[in-house]
Amino acid sequence: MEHPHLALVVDDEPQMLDIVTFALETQGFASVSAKDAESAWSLFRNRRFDLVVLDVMLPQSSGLSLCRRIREVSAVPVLLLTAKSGVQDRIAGLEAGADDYVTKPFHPRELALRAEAIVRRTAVAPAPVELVHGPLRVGQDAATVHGRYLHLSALELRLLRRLASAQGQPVSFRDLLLSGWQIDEGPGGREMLKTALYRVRKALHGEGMPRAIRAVRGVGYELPHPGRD
Amino acid sequence: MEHPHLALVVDDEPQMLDIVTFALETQGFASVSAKDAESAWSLFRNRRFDLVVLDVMLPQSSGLSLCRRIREVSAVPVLLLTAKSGVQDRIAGLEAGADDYVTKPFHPRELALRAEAIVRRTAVAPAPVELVHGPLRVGQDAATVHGRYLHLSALELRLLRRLASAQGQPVSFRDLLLSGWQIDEGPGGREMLKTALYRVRKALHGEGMPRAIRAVRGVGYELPHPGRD
DNA sequence: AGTGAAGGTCACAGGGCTGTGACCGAGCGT
DNA sequence: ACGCTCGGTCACAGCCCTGTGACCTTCACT
Repeated sequence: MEHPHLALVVDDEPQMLDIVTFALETQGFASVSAKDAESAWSLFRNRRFDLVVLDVMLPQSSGLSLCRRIREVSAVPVLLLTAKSGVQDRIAGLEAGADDYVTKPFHPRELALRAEAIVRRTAVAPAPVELVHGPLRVGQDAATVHGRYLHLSALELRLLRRLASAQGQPVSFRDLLLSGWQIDEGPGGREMLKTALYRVRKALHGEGMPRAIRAVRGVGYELPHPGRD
Repeated sequence: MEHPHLALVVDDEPQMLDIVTFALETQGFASVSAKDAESAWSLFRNRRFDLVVLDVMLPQSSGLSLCRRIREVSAVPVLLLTAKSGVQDRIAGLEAGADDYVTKPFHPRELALRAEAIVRRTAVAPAPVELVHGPLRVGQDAATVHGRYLHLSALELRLLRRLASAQGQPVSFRDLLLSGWQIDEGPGGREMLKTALYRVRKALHGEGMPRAIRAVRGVGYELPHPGRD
């Protein structure tokens, strides 16, 4: 017997939480609630969810910001709840990686059916993609230069992967911190980042790619395409 | 410009190595040679190959045994070289996870074209499968019980995955050592395995699955289906 | 019941990873 | 040229992972 899908529902209004969780449960979901982004994030990191239902308007930290954080580490479906007038929110939401949205007020049945449809489509996690950058290839579990494995820790690999995915464009400190540590910028963050990237550079240097990573002062770092100075 | 595919060619006959590597290079492959299983394994672990061409008859350690070791950690295409009379070898080779075979003597062009075809089909690594075992779900990067993440190291996760993939059947010490450490049985192996599985059991116990892993005396361990005693 | 082998438990030690703080060099603005 | 900020380098310390060895418990055989 299959276990029910588990949804994380994030909204600061208790009545809305009740409506959403009830609608989902009539469709066979189990659900856990959070009333702000921080507690939602904490729950998300400790349990495995099949769906996240997320109000855009959250206190202190935007629902979209939470959506981005989630997207950095997971392909879990995200369903946004937006206000009727929030056209820009809806566009921003899809750009932040949400899969769908429902506009308030909504019929609970519609939400439940949309949730069910999204989860049904999420049958298999997408195949991990290998990023190619000149002689550098960065997969999900390892990276190589000219076919030779780099000796990198998991943290270092995440950072290198983020740089490679930018296709030669600069990546901000903030994005790198998000990718490497799943945190927003704060004190000490850049110091950790400096050292971690130093270690990645050493590994690249050891396999014949010195000076691959370049600092962009005040912005972040980049992995320029080969042949560019 | 795309880099050439890199092949690992394993054969104990120098003349055969020359024939194979020359044939592959005419098809645009780069190649590295090994004359026995151990040196091949060492090369394989340190570089990333797009293809392995593997003679079945190797000194000291069978080519099939090497094929199995490779398959434990990689989906890289494997092309076997077999003797004309080796029907059972060929069947055993496919069962060991090889993708294709070429029978000696062979036309170098045929080998090259088969190699090219295999590599062309290997476009994307298969999506990682999540194994479900009652309330336990074991993915490639994490495992959960009732949706709650288990705190496991990479080694522990590999072992749990191996047990879960056996669908309630016992898994031998040898298979567990292969999955966890990529080694054959030797002195001290079972001691490490005992301790590592002890740590996995502790984690399962902490999330509500005590006694999940059961020893099968003299054979190995199993993860029986729930409801069986 | 006794014995020996196999499995379970546990703590210790070593190595690797990671965050931190200090120091030095480079770059930019004045 | 100078000063300040930002980036690079490095070593240290703490934590986690892992292999090992010792000891205890359990099980199977006689």
